Amino acid sequence: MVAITLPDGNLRHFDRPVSGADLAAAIGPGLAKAALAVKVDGVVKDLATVIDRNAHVEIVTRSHPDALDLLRHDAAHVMAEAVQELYPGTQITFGPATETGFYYDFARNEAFTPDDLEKIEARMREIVDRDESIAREIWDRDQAVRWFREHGEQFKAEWVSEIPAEEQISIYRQGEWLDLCTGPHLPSTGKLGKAFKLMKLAGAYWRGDPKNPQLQRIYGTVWPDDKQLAQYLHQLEEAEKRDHRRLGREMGLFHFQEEAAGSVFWHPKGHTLYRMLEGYIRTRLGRAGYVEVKTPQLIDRSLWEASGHWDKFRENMFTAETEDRVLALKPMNCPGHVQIFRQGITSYRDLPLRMAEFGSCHRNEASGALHGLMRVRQMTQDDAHIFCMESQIEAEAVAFCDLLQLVYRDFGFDEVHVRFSDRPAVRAGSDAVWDRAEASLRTAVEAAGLPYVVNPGEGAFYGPKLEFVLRDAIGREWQCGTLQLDFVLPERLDASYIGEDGAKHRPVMLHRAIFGSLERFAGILIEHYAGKFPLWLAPLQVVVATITSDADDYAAEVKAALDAAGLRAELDLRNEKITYKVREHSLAKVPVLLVVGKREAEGQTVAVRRLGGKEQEFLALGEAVHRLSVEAASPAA
RNA sequence: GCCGUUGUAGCUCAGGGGUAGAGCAACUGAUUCGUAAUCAGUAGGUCGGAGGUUCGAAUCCUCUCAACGGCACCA
Repeated sequence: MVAITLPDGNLRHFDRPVSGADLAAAIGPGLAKAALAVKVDGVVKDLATVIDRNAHVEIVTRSHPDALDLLRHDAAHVMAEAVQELYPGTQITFGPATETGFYYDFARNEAFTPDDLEKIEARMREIVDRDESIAREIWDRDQAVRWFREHGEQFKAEWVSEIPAEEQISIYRQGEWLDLCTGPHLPSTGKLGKAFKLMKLAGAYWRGDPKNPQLQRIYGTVWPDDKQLAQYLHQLEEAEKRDHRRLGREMGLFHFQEEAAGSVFWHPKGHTLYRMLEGYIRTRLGRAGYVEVKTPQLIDRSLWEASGHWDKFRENMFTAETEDRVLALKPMNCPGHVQIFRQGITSYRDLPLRMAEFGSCHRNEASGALHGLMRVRQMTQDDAHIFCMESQIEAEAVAFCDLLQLVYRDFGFDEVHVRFSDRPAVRAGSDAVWDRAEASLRTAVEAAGLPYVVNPGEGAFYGPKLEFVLRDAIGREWQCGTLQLDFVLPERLDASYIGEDGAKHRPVMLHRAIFGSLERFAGILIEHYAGKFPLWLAPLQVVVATITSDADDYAAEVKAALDAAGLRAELDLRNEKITYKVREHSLAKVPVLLVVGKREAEGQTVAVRRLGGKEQEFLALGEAVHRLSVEAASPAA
């Protein structure tokens, strides 16, 4: 007897083990047709899976939340089958579902072209029409290795032979094609449907290691129906419209050019945004007890040798030579800050010492890594190092997490992903010190109320770190803030303080940043706001636009009043229709338009039009200026 | 750095061996018109850069630079 509990609470009894398909058929013919898989006690399995004990079972159909992963994974298999039919000799390697679709990595000597994608897609549709049945088989390990070798699948053969001995070798066969896979899968290729699209070609290393052969990856997306596919493609278009590189150009914020790859030319408007951000965070840091310093751009190689950067970070550093010395452009501010700390004698009473710098750092990033403002070679960090005693770590870390959340909230980032990166295999410092460091950091992140995921072994060689990750408009994640504990640099650069006991002690350093880099954060904000900045950040806040030249004199008065209130305003006296002016300034994403004509001039009023708004508000000039200047205040003010 | 793709006017793009084209933007003139495009005209490019093939190269070949999409790396 098998008792199966359905999601609606109904209980079904069977006198012998029953497959998912049988169960669906027993419930109803419609469901039997729609069934893609079964979820047994919370685990999704093939429809053919035999349930031989009492269980809670759901039938997974296209509309089920778990259907998407099945479709994605199956689409990868169908694509691989199509590719091998069309391009014999191509080896299959690995092809998982992703957050928005799927990919499959192939090994083939000739490069796939964008035209090939169309052919592959067409063949995939044929395979769906063939409705090949998909079945799971358990193979003997040696048999599997032999089979893949004989069929020229070197990568698969390697993979199989490395599967742990206690695991079964599970093979999925669809039609005449087969692949090593843990599943689960759809019952047949016809169930995949045709709401898929191959998106792009890319290179990828076998097992993610640059030392391994490079494979060709084909990305695709798949959805339960055409409508959702169209919706997804539309979303991508919308995301593209708010790409910071595009908005940066359209709004005249910044540009890049070949001669300075990876470095930003900030235009007046973009630099206004930059200055607002810098001013904001400076205020926040000052209030949190930080002092601000400035340290040299070029420092002799001997200091970088002492700090360990010459050894660990050399390939990312730009160097310069003069006379017989080698200097390096600083990639980080920390060694400079230790030099300031070392001036004179520091008492435990001076700790914690929070030393901030808007340091312009240069890092020679790989050319392929450069990406608009998000990844540059010259960046300015909102950097600071907190020198403290070990006993102060936790309080400082908690205070930092609070400050960081306060800042992120000011920009509307309510969801922050936190990664906790713990001790790496290669590290400095004793295990006891690491135990303490990790424990204090964990306590801090928990005390700050931040959910986090552990990122095992990804900490810096000198200490564990927290990474604070924001997500951009196109779904890419960017690390912004960071908090790192460092027991090594104070030692290497011989920083010390005099303790209560009158003896010398090593301080601990906390490396921390909230924006990360001003460049990246600006880029994220441009995408986050889609260029429609809140008033305090908008490079140009108000345009005063006249209806006819009769209002020119009054418009100048309005502009003067805005200037006096410290608002960033421009005057538009051009001989153009007001509709033209409204359109132009709307496209330029100016937050506030003050329209003045004869009526306003006579009544000393303004017609306030908000970006994107349909309504106008008629206010007395003084009232309008007052309201706008209140609204334009920085959240840190 | 690796793989693939792309570089033509400020922007979006067409042209594909016989020495460059459109739309928008810009500029000039006219229009004084109350909330997302007034009309007319003018100007603008050594076709990313360097070599080569050719009587002739934006177009074909080689190298190189940059950008884009990934991979790897990272704020």
